Amino acid sequence: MKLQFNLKATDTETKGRLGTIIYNGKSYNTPMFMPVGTNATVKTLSVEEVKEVGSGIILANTYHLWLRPGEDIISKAGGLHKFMNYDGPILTDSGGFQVFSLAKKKDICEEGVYFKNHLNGDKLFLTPEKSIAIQNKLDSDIAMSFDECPPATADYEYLKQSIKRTIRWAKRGKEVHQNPNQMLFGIVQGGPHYELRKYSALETVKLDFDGYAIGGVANDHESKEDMYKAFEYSTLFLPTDKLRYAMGIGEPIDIIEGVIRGIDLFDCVSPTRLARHGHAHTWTGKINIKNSKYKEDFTALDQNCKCYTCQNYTRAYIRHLIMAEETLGARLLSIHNIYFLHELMKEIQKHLENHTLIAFKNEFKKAYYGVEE
RNA sequence: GCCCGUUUAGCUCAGUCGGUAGAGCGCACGGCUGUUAACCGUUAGGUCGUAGGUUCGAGUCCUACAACGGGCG
Repeated sequence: MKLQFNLKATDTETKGRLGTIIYNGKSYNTPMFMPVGTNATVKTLSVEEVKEVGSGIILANTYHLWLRPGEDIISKAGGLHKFMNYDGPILTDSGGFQVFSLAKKKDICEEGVYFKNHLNGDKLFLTPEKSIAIQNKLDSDIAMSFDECPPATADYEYLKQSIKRTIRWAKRGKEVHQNPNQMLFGIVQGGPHYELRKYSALETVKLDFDGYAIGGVANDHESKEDMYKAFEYSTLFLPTDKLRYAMGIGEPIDIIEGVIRGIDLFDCVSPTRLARHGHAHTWTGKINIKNSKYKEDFTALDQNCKCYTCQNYTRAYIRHLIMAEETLGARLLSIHNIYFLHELMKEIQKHLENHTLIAFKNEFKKAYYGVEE
């Protein structure tokens, strides 16, 4: 195993955890935010920029890379790290989320899932074994089990059957997993229901994975309350010495609430997608740089930000770039937004150490969302 | 000078048999949580070139004029 996790401390005020990930002689702190690079690229950024903004683990996607360019080509290149020139840790998602998100017409059976190739409409069949085999070839550092990601609208009975199948799929995936350098994580599902999360967590833990993810938490328009319940009811039954990862979480408040409930890893497309759509995180809230009020605003995105973008460019210039659909605008905002989330994680780590995370959460909510607790 | 064409939202244009107007883009604003997403959504915006005429009713038919484009002298 190339990647090692060490739990350093547990907060006395919350269930928050401080840890380190050791990889290739480098040390990264947790809780950590992981930017998403679906097609083996964190959209618009070079890997030099990814490292520059302070990223550790980055994500890539099994489904997308399976379709294009194909796992064999990446394997021939010497694996995903060499292919994309990234020597930091890489996590690959299993394709389970794509079955949920991009297949309008899907057919889930015990063996796997039939669905349509989003590029050309071809019929595809993905199974837990296939997903793991692809991830083995990609040679990522953390592979994810192939799960079913049920919609937030799924009822209790459906979820109950679904989590049982996901557990059977997890077992099948683990049985064929062969890459000794690669961790394999199981995924806990069960919606907002205590009994289902408990069952899913305990049964998944029995299979003894290298880490555990909490899935089904950023789908559709579930309530925040349900999301936080899902965090809580899952981590309650997970071993303390393994990484816990909340899949798809990237809204700042959700990250903080996740850390409070004992989660170590978060990933999200939001910093890069928001960037391409013209939005920037700031410590006083999210701004839409396309708003006409920034036309002549020659200040930085955030006065206190030390990122490359804020050190060198103004809101007015970035607005111009976004309005003119120049790619540099998306890149500068992506750099800033990812940097911002990494800074947020540093703040969270600092406050975990001082046992002041709840106070920080309240301050942050007031400053960022304008909400008084 | 003569002939033809065009004139409708900021721009480019639709507009049926005559029943008081639409689109795309742009502008403005909003949304985005394991990327089918440099995407999606929502407002605002019009004395239909001008003046007459026919008609119950004209963006639409008729006349004159104007501007613009083209052709022939």
